[in-house]
Order: sequence, then C-alpha cells, then structure tokens
Amino acid sequence: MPAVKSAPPEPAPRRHQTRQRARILEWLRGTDSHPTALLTHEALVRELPNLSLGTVYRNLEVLVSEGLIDEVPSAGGGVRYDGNPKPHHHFICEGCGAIDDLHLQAPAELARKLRRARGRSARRIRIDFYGLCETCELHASTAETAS
Amino acid sequence: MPAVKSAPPEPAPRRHQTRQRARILEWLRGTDSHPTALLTHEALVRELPNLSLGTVYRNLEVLVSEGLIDEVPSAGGGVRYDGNPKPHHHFICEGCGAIDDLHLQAPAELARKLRRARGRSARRIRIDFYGLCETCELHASTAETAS
DNA sequence: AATCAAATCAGGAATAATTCCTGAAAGGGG
DNA sequence: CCCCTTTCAGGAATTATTCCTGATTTGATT
Repeated sequence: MPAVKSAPPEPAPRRHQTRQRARILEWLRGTDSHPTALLTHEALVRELPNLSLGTVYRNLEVLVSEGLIDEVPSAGGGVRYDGNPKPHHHFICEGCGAIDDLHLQAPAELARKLRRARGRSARRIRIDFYGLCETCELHASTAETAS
Repeated sequence: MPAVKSAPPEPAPRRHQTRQRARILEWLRGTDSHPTALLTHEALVRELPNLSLGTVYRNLEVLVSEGLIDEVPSAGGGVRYDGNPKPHHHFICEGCGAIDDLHLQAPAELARKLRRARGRSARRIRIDFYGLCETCELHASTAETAS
C-alpha cells in the first residue's frame, strides 16, 4: 500500500468529476462565442438529453469559482461565460452585440494610474472596446445613404 | 457621406419634460453609487408616491438613449446606472461589490493596439479595475491571520 | 463487486428582473 | 381652451435566475 503520504498538499475542495460538468467546460472551451447559460444548455441538451437548465447554472457557477471559466457582464444585463480564463479583453459590437476576444496586454501605465489615483492595486484589469464590427459598420453606412 | 447638410438628420426628438423623468435624472446625478432600477425606484417613491417601477425602467432607458446617463453592466448580471455620462472608468471591489468612479484617461496606446489587432476603431473604451477596497482588504487580512 | 456517504442530478416551483399592454392624465402648440 | 402626442400608473406577461426535493451517480472503501 502507499508509503508515507504525510500531507496531501491539496486544499482544493474535493469535487466529483461529472459528465455534465466536464462537457459544459469542454464545450465552452471549444467555442469562441460568449454564450449565456441558456445558449449553453441549448447546445448541449442534444447530446445530454436530460441536462437541466438548473444544472447548467449550477455548474457554470462552480466552474467560475474554480477559476476555470470567466463570467462576463454583458450589455443589457445578461451574464455570459467565457471558456478562456486567461486575462484578455473584449471588443463589443454595439450593433449586433457580438463579443470578440482581444489578446492584447493592458499597459502597465494603467496600474500606475490606479495607484496614483486611489492608492489601490488591481488584481485584474478588464478593458472593453465598444464599436461596430465590420458587418455592422457596412450596414450602418448603407442605411445612412438610403435615408 | 455627403458634404451638404441638407436635412437635420436628428432634430432631437421632442421629449416632454416630466417631473418623474427630471427627478430620476436629478437623483442619479446627485448620488455616486451606481444604483439599479429597483434602488432608484425605492429612493424616489417616497417623494413621488405613485411612481411605478415600470416608469423608472422606461425613463432610465430614455435617458440612456439621450446620452444623459450611462448603463453599467455589473457583475452578477444586473444593470446599473451612472448619472455621469462623461467617459470614465471604474474600480470594482470584489469583496463588497462597490463601484467607484475613476476619472482617469484611457491611454491613446489602447486605441492604437486595437487598430493594429483588429483594424477597428472604438467609439468608447471602458476600463474596469477589479480589486479589494480598503475596508475589504482589512477584513481579508484579519480573517487570514485568524485562521 | 457490494456498500456507503457525500456530491450531484433532473425537474419543477419560487423568486427576481425586466418588458409589455391598457386606458387615463398631462404637456405643448396653436 | 382644444387637439394631438407623450408619458403615466398599474398590473399582467415574459425572461432570467435561484432554490428545493427526492432520486441518481461518484469515489472511496471493503
């Protein structure tokens, strides 16, 4: 039997690995949209026919608390989820609401400015760029000339 | 875009000035919290006893579309409102959820980075700093030493 | 493999947040 | 003042999210 296993260095709360949770995480990682809980459920209910919406909500919450996914507050108030927990930023189209990942780094200048203004340091900086995506910009200009 | 400004494209849709809308705007400007629609209603229903929640929602929406106030997507999904429509940024406490205004300017570098990464320009940049406010930082450290 | 306790599940009811609808009342121009 | 439009209150309807319950699954242990 196992020899001396003095101290399990894992204070991580023992969680069961379940099919539902695993698939939710996997699917989130495989999409680059930023779905709501409802969209996540709709996408998975086909292969897990009795996946319940409550289960989706509960597991998204668990995954967020484990730092495996990210919660992104979105315009209009709904919560969306992001399968990529590494810090990154977003371009949000004001026309169609699409959210695009932007893998750029926040300038160190920002942290300095915060410290100067408030004497606080930030554990995380989130930058949202608002504008029109290519498609919506085209629509807007054609609508303009049409009026 | 035509150079001749033949017709005023947006004659600023004539809006009635109503007591309810005026008070909602005035109250929002006078507070530095970032209240939800519900909180706004609760604060004003005392002096306007038959102000309805629906009216608050409708007027907040109107004020946002007029650019007089700002909609702030907040963690947890609720929409909050900000009486200061001038671009500014926020420090959000991860402990208590408080939202503090930060009147600092986004570095021009950010717009350049966006253009380089996506070829898009942003009509607006929103920066959220996440961390612990002074109070919550104290609580956290005392809790830590107590364990 | 059989057993057991804890975690998780599905499903639905309950709650919260927001929008929509209706008829009544108030603003504003003439 | 009169007419037309906008806004109003109130409540019903819709949507988003959380909570509850008893059944099922998981991982560990025999």
